[in-house]
Amino acid sequence: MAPRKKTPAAPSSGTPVSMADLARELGVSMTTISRALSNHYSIGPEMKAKVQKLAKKYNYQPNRLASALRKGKSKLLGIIVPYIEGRFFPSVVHGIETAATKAGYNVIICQSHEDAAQERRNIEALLSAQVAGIMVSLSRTTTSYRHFEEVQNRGLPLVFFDRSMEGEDVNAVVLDDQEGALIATRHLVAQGCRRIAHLAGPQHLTIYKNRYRGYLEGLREAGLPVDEELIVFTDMTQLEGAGAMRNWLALPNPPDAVCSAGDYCALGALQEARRQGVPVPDGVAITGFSNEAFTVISEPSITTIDQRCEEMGQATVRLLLELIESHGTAFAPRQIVLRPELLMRSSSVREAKPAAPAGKRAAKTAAR
Amino acid sequence: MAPRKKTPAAPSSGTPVSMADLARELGVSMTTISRALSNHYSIGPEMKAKVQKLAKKYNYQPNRLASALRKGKSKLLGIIVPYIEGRFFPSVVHGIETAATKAGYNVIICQSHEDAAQERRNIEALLSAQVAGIMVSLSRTTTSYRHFEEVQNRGLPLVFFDRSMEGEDVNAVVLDDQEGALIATRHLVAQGCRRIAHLAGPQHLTIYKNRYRGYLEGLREAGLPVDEELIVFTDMTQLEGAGAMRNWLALPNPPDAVCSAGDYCALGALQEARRQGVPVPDGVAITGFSNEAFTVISEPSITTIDQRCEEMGQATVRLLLELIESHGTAFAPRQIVLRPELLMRSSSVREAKPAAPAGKRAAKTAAR
DNA sequence: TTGTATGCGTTATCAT
DNA sequence: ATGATAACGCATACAA
Repeated sequence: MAPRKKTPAAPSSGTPVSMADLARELGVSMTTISRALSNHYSIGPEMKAKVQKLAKKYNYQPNRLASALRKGKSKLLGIIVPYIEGRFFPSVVHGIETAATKAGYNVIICQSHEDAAQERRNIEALLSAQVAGIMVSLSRTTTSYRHFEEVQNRGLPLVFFDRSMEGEDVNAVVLDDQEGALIATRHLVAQGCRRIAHLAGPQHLTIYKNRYRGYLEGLREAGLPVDEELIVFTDMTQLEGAGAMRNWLALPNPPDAVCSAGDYCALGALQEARRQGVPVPDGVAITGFSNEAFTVISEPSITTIDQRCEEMGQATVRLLLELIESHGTAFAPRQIVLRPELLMRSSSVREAKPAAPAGKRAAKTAAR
Repeated sequence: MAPRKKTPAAPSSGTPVSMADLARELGVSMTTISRALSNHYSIGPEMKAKVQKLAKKYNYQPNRLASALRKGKSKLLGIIVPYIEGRFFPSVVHGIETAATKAGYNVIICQSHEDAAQERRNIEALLSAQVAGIMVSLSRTTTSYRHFEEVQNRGLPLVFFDRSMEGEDVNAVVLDDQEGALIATRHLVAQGCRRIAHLAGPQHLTIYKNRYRGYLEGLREAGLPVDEELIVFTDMTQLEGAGAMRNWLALPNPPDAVCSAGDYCALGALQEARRQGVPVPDGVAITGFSNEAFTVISEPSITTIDQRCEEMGQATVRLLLELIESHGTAFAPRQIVLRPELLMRSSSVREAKPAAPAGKRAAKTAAR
């Protein structure tokens, strides 16, 4: 008659297949199934084959929730970024996602929207989701770090990237921003520029502070004087870049180069220079910072500093996985510093360069 | 002597606090804790207060894995996108993430890297993670849809966005691409253009097919002839845009406008026109599609079609949550179509327009 | 209003 | 080489 109960769950049954189903079907215990699927040595090859075949037939998907609950460890990683727009964070996240997937992890992304309170809620959500580790790029408004201590106390691996807590007792992957501004400044010096201005960012953010330092170091290295007039602090907007350039061009002795701590600001400066009929780079050379997409599109294209977004993401995952896998055997926190890369483009490369100022570079050691 | 066992777990104990811990501490049952925390009506207000206070004190975070396992439903949503770079997908994901967070869900992001096999693995990973629903934008190379049927069979809510399966039996949120190209073409007509070229994309992709249709509809509407010479099929790269423009400008009767199905391609065309000394928009007017970031930065800025990225993300989540919450009571699949928006910028807006071709628009009904 | 007991799907321990 | 059983943390049917 009508078959009842014996009918195996059809692949289209609606309810996911569990190990118990497979065990019943094969007339073995769940233990055997579990071991066969995780390739345990104690299971015979023919049994393994049978189990795997059946699993494929029913399209068995392990319930990772149950697995994680039992093992106390999930295959999820948490990411908190200030926002996910523009070029930088999507690229880093891309790098993270790629590396994480390769290692068998999935990734939960949260945005803090530059809000410390939201960041705190993100942490709680990730703790609740039982992630195996957390990667954070700090929100601008974060001043208390208690929510991160809670993470540490739980023994949950935590790695900062790009925007990190100060100090040596955290794991972090950051760009050497100072080096970035330094090589940009050096490049401008090599182009023969002698009055190099700086568009600086908000100094309470480490990255901008470091870029400012790199600029100063570059001047010192070349034996150039620091002129307060040529340093403007901005919020790194295109508009402010244009405004600063306008003022500079009105000076009796305007700059012959601008080293900007950000691309948008550099773009504004560039556009203003052209509006005023000052040629770029021959009248004023310009460098940006971040390698935003538009820097190859603007005319002229803008020399800038690449922040190694993909590498940053990958390095962050590598460090996090090390922490996860070395469970318990805590090792000393590490800071990984990535070398920025100078992308020379039209906005700063001059055809005719003056003779290299011999001896200037040699003065570096003495100057420090 | 030394206190043993009675010592409450310090907030920095290392192991997360569970309901059992709270129950022990208060001398009540886990049931009471569970109910108090989920605000069950049967628990007295003073008890609730006590429990909540203790939970706060110990920084209790519910284990969502356990909860989801027990309830059979998690608070996770899965997203699969082809990639997470450029402007479009990050923006949509941003919209999704915002809406999902507001509704108390977290989001797992997977990239298919335009690879159907990877997309299939993504689906499996999300099934394994017991997500409550899945949002997909199809990879270019996806031709079989069996992995999605598996999702449907499990009764798991599934919503496509932007790149959807054909047909009416799927839930999807898409942009009206045809309308987008149509309003772009209309705009060019209104600027007095009469020989309007089209940079078309790969026609096996619905979005490009629809944009092509919109362009044709626009011509028909204005009573303009279709000239095969003025239609070029490309992969939408900047380079191809430049190449197409070069060929067009070499024609005895070159176009006076270009309606491109993508911004990069439009940019290439624009740059080539300027290289050849043809003024934009007065020599040739140009429109793009996608509102890429660089369209406001190029000179002149590029008229383009905004794809309502944020709205698309939000609409996708809304639809998905409806499906999730109407658990079981399946309703008919819905397609939500978003209206694109024309962003008029310098590359197409002419100072002096010829007299509007009276009657042309009225001919629309007759022409179809 | 509160408590007891059970199970979600998996894995680890201990036995055979 | 395989099986029985307990436990992970939570939610709920049922009892009191």
